[in-house]
Amino acid sequence: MASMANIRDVARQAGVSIATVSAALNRSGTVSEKTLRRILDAVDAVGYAPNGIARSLRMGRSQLFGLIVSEITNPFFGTLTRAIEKAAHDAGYAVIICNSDEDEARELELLELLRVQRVAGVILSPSGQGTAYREKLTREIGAPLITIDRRIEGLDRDFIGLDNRAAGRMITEYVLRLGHRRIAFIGGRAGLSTSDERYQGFCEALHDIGLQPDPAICLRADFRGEAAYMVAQPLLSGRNRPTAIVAANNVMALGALQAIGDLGFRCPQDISLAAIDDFPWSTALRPRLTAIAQPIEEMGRIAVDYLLDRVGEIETVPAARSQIFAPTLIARDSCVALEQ
Amino acid sequence: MASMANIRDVARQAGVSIATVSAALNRSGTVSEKTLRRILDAVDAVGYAPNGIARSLRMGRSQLFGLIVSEITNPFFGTLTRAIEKAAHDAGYAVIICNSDEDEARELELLELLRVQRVAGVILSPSGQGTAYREKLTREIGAPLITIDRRIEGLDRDFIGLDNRAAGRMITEYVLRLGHRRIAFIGGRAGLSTSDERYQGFCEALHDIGLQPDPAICLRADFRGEAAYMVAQPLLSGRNRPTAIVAANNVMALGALQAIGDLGFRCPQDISLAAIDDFPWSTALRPRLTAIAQPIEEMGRIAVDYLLDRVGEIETVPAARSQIFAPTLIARDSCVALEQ
DNA sequence: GTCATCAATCTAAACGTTATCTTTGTCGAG
DNA sequence: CTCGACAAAGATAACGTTTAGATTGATGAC
Repeated sequence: MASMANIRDVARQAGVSIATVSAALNRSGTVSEKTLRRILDAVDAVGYAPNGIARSLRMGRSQLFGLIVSEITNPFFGTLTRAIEKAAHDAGYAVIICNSDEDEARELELLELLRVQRVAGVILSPSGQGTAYREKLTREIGAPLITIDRRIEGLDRDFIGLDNRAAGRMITEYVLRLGHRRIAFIGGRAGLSTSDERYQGFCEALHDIGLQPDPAICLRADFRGEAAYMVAQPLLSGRNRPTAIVAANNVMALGALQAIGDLGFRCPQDISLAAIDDFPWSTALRPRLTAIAQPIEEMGRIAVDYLLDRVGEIETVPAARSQIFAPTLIARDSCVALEQ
Repeated sequence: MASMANIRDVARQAGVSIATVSAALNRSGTVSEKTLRRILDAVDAVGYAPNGIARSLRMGRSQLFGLIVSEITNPFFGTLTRAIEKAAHDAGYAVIICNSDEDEARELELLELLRVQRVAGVILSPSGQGTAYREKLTREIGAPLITIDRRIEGLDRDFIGLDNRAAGRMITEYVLRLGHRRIAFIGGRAGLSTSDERYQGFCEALHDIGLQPDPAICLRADFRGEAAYMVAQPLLSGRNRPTAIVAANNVMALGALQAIGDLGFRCPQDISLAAIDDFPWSTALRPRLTAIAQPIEEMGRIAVDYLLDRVGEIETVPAARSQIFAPTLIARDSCVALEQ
């Protein structure tokens, strides 16, 4: 591959200095109409595209954002990635995608990779927890970092996410209103805000009407559908079976749904099912899934906005902002009133 | 944000020259045990991370790959992205993700963006077609480019994909074996290999037993689920309704499934449904979806392998390779034998 | 005629690496 | 004592930009 034309080639072709070429192409400085045209012609003639690497080096920062999610194939993160990629491109940034695979150590490695690449900013959906982890996140990565979806308690960074407690409460209150009293909860990984807070909301809704959550049917499946499938089977086979299940995310709801079907039960006739986190084709399911929705695209856009704000300012360090979205209940067919 | 420590700071701290630091950290040149240790200590002390931008500029290429897909939220591309990201990271490359949104113009813009970023290579699932488009792809982008999933006829590049004709044939032959004779086809965007070849396979299977595809029930839905939903409704409501539907990808199958349900039909009792392209939670559906699967993870790994091969060699330009995978039929519940 | 003004352009110094030479110092052979 | 060999480390020139500051003419005011 012949090495690509550079600004010097353009300058030579147009018969001007490289400074003039730079000024012309960036519309900085004053360049006469005539030479501008000559330069533009020269660009075409030699097939020039500016070298972003050299520019980044000179300017001190790249035109790249880093995005770390725990699992791209989860529709939530897929949709989020799409929104972030779009907003970033609109602002002239490209996005490096990283999959942490729910692994704290891997996530920290990825952060180091992004640091080496000198990304202009990082959007992180964190997978770790604990003080040591938080310290490492606080350690200067050399670029603004904001968090999304999962909140790290005590981390002083911008955050965009769902009001998870309200979401847990909202879906549970809905199920309770339908008359259910024995409600199972399939939770995510302990220690993550999306898991703990959703469970907290679940408990609060029960408490409000004088009920206690039964630990025997409050389970964990690490946000993975397969785990939910495994965990749902004994839940359904055991005696004193719940009349409804609340799953703490979309893929766990799918796992539970599959377990329900595989064991020969029918949803919602035999058991109701609700999820926190809707997903694109939940209306294609039979029954159509009752779920809590969140404004994922908007979250992605705002994350990029927040980041752009921080990339712009060099010295001032404004306080961490956060935007917490209210959940929306979408009642469909997978939850029905309990026949008395 | 105070600007980050650079190699000069490390050199000063360790009391050596920057050349020695570079040699030490890259294990090139000869560095004594003692100074190596001093340098490593200095790295820790000043919190140094090498500047990948400067390195890229000096070395003439970045440690970045570009990946352009038509729609990240499609589970196929989600899984593919995940596999590519993993393989790339294992080889020391980060991945810039780009969503072309099935838009040829946007895709070409994204290629230009990647060119400016001087990525070391590009993996492209193309959305465009036609001679002009192919010419533009052939125009030097400054880095090796390989194609995946969708093949551009006459483009002399590495390609990894499914044997789409075999896939279309395989799923159709299966449906025919179940006794169906009036089979609808919901296709993707005309002109794309995944669409045209799958349809071709469909037609061939019909021809083989002396049947002609009926144009009235061979429809297009641009690979989008919503479009499939729209297109399936008249198909189901009209008279002389098909007894089976073959959808040319996963999300179109979901759209069709939803239409079937919304119009009060049951699958598979009233109508059978099969898809080319499996998806992660197809077994959670009731009925579980009969589909053609492809080895997506392996495709991603091989794409990265191909790219790494081309990145390595500077001068030699070996002929374009391609790897075409055989489809796998996964018979589940959504297709049943036609009662005579 | 002189001089300040201003537009248009150029010169050259960074940015942080890597890699090619050079330099320095030590040791052993002759 | 001299010299080559070799290990260890340093000086420095790129890589392709941007940008601050210098230079060059042309123009107009006095």
